[in-house]
Amino acid sequence: MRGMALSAFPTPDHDHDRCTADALAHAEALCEARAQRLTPIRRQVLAALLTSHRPLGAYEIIELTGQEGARPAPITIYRALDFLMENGLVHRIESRNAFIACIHNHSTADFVVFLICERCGAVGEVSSGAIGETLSNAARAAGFAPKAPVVEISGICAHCRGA
Amino acid sequence: MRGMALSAFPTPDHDHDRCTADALAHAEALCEARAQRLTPIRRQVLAALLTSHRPLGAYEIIELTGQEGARPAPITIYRALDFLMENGLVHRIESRNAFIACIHNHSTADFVVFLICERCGAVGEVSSGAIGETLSNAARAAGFAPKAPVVEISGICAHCRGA
DNA sequence: AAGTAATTGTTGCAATGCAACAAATCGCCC
DNA sequence: GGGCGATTTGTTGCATTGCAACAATTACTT
Ligand SMILES: [Zn+2]
Ligand SMILES: [Zn+2]
Ligand SMILES: [Zn+2]
Ligand SMILES: [Zn+2]
Repeated sequence: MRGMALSAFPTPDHDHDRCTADALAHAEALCEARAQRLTPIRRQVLAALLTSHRPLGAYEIIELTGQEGARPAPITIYRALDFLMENGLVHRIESRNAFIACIHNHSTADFVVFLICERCGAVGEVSSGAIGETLSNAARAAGFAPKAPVVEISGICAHCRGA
Repeated sequence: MRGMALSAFPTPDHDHDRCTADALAHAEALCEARAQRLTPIRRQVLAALLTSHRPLGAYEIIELTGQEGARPAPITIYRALDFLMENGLVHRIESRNAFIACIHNHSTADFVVFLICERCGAVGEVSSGAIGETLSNAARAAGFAPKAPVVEISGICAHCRGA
């Protein structure tokens, strides 16, 4: 499968409940397998991010998680996000200073392109080993030993363009 | 020349005085040609960014520009940065929330890959139409109408690896 | 000189992000 | 079960980012 582009821009009519449930189940299984603790807070933060396919800022997450009275401090959210990112369950969208739940079961090292719709705010992931390799080669050609390329493309998604 | 990778990771031994002078001269000429005003503040901000090839945060720029007594307010810096970015004289490094002067005379629409050295902090630009096209194609394959791709690669530069 | 547009100054604030330390909780071994 | 180190969470506080809104100034045009 390596090198094949795998597109996943969430369509408005997809089964999002299932989408959410799958992602949570995957997180559960992955943490179990790695002997990592998916604590209530971490799960709440992941669940908050899973409510949409838009990247959320720290304060938005605080509002979503702190529904019943006591709202968590920012640092609490950041710590949970750190954990989730280390385990590849959440991505950071650098150009937005925001975070999004990963709904793909790709490895942490996998190269990912984020497609960010300027209209509806939805973010899709396109994973392509070929692009990653091209970028790595370009970096190496400049005498550069690359780590993780960050690729974020702004634009208009198919659904928004159709409407 | 389109499609050919043009590498420009600044080497430690390059003639940086000339590098700076050229960039300022280019900025001058470009603003002249476009009937844009390269005011003292804007020039100071550009000059501050040109003192190194590392991306600088807003506060660092404030410190560098406000040497003689009165230091400009953050908003002043951001406004100057907006102007400089609109004219392609400065780039924003999204993954760092920082800004860097562009030392290439590429067009605003040109696709650019930033190489960010984790050791010395220097940032180089690699411009490649081929990569840009590949990315655009991948985006379009996902039904996405792409605007400006942001590509930032962390790693270790040749000089730091040698040392 | 008057009027308009562009630029800069001033004040204020929301949001990002995390350091440092205290308290609570968990996992494990005896 | 009780003790203990490791992990996680709570609390406080602050540096930084980023910009809105309005006033004052400067520059360009007629
Ligand atoms: Zn979904
Ligand atoms: Zn959209
Ligand atoms: Zn230089
Ligand atoms: Zn370096």
